[in-house]
Amino acid sequence: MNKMTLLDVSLIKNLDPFVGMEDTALQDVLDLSDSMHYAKGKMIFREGDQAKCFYLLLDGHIRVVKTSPHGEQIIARVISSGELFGIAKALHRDTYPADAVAAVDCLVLCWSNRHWDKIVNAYPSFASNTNKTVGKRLAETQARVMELATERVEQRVASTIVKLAAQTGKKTNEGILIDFPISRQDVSEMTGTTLHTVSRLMSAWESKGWVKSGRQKITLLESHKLAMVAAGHDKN
Amino acid sequence: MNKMTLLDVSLIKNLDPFVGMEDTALQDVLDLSDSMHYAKGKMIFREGDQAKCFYLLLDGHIRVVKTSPHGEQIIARVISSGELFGIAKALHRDTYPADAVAAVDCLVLCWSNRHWDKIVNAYPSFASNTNKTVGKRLAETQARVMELATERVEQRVASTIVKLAAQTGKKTNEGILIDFPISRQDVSEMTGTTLHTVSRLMSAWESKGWVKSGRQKITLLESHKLAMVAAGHDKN
DNA sequence: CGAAGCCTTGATGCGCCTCAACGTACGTGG
DNA sequence: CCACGTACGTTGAGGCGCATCAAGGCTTCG
Repeated sequence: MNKMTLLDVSLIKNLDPFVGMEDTALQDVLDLSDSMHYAKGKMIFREGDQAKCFYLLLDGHIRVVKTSPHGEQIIARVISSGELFGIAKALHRDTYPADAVAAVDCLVLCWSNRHWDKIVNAYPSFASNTNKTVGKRLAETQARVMELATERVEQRVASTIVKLAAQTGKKTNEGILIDFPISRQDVSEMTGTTLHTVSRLMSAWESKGWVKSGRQKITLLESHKLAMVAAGHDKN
Repeated sequence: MNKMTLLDVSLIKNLDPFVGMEDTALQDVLDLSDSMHYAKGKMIFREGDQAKCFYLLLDGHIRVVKTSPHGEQIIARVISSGELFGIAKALHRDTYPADAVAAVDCLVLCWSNRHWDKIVNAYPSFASNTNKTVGKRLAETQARVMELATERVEQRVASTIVKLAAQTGKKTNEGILIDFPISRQDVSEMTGTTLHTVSRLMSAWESKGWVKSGRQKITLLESHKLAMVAAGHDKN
């Protein structure tokens, strides 16, 4: 995690958290930040740590992971570039609620929580954008409760893959590639199942030509078919 | 839902959402509110409705219910007296994310969303308390995802009942009574199982003398035993 | 080149859903 | 106030979805 310098407003100008802010305001905020690099696999913060900073992901992908009392891990969400994370301050927490791990090499900005109130008060649209983000995450989490409570594994896995493709997908000549290393185990930790079941499902879909997958790699060839499975229209 | 009048600051003075506010401020806020009564079973708002108001529950209990595309219902949370609900505005939503149903006769205050910005800007501690509430709900929802993904039905049901007892429990000479009508079906919709399984579990616990339950009524006699089950220490 | 991490596939079993039937408390209206 | 309808609760039988256990192949990296 090396500190970097030379930040330009254009880096963050068009990101969700900063819509509605003037360039001068953005420069002010940027001047308060540090720029850091985290290598693939590095932990950025740990569940229960004192929350000293909040972060913006400039480039890369981050897994937000919670561990149960019995040691099972689940992936709470995946952060993509342009998103805030570690914003414990926005929720009046003084510790982080989960681990954050760099899924690939990541470039992040971070701000000391000292500056939070200053920024929020000076730039109401930032506060407002943050609330919106939190609201979205609450809705997503609630939707996941719904899925876990009412849908079968097959649907949840399909739905998760389709959502990941929408969030992080990169067009290739074959189809939509999920653009960071993701194992069967990762998918199982996102869906509340086992890596074995995920593997079987992926194999089945691969043999139907709906996906193409390999070691920590998933490409969607027929995402509408998967979307149908996700919706519960099993038979096909 | 009859409109009422004659509101006193003492009604809300000690409630979480209003800590840190002066009496004069409370009176100002109170003057903007309407007081309403909802009979047991009435729907206060429906998922997808335009969010015109936000609410404070003064007395009663409210079930927050989501319905899946296939018609299954789940109970997202139970609101107890003193809590805000329907605060779509805080999350920058313009519709409510779920149904709100009066579990018993309820007394609520409501404010037009017109007043939201005014109140939030005039009384920063209200804004701050609201963020804290949202943060707690996000954490709770996340914890539920965790439970659904990693625990077995028995644990989830035990855990839900213990939490309900902590949230709404009333001491009786027998034990802790969950203080609103709650059916087997309700519990199943909170835990992602069926009413049959809940019924079997309750019967088993009743025969061990851990709970005493009847029609829409649950009393905990040995909550520590249930807490053990919730924690996964099955054998006993 | 060995070791570790990821993936696959089979066999087996059980937790819990599903289907079914009946018992019991509530409240509503004749 | 009783009779009936409706909602809630209980309990059994059966089966399926998926976890678990087990074994082996393949890729990546030091």
